[in-house]
Amino acid sequence: MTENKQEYLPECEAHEEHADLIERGMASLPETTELYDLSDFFKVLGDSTRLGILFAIDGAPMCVCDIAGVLGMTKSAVSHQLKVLRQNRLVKYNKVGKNVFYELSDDHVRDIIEKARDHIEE
Amino acid sequence: MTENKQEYLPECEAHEEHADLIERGMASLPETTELYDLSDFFKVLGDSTRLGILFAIDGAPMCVCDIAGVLGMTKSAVSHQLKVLRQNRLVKYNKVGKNVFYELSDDHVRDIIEKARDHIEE
DNA sequence: TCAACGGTTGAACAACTGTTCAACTGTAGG
DNA sequence: CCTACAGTTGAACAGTTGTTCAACCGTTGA
Repeated sequence: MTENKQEYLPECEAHEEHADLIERGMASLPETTELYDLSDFFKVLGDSTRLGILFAIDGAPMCVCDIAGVLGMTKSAVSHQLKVLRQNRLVKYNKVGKNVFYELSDDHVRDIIEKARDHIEE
Repeated sequence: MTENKQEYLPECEAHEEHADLIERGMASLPETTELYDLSDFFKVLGDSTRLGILFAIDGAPMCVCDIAGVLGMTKSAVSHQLKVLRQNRLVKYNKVGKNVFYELSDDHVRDIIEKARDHIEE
């Protein structure tokens, strides 16, 4: 009925005093590329399979086959997710004969996950 | 050519010494529900729009219209994402007249984002 | 040399996710 | 009361994502 197509409004009408609020908001916004990098990082952690892999190899390196065993998944599915973790440098690997052993690439990630875990448990 | 359908292998064949590795891996795995809660939490942060909202309202509460102005998006799109943030208790809000002011629900989240930000910047 | 196994990969498909559009609610002001 | 605006919502649509399947490569050991 009403013509109601929304636009990218610069600010609320009749709220000029919000102008400085908007300015502050834009100032605290990181660069666009950093925002994307950051969300991509969280996106990688936002999958239970990938998180499971990270927990599984935490402490001791594991080969793909064993990770699949721990998670109850196919090697293929695990390998696909390991690729994502590799590309985002959350894991590093070590080839030994026919096996490829994966491990966490640094403690940084462990910290973040642990902190989020605390947060979840309220 | 070869019949090659993959199965959920319990462990690598001819690698019985991996059995304790698998046991360790399964032991360090959190409960299934916790794993899902954790990945859901990261999933919420794994979107640049939602992250942008969190950065925008960091410091000072903002109304939906102003957040939309900061991010250059429609009120509708912002409102949809605010709903996700609300449902996951990352933001709280405060109604004042026609406006709804959103702010971070606690400092916890800010810490996690900041830590991830450090990690990204190597 | 060649069969068997660990691991990777690309295509295909289903499930999910984010934005848009259109409509609606509620509050404020004339 | 009625209009205008802030905000919310559901349906629809396009783009993305995760698993499966089938094939492939590389190493090992018989």
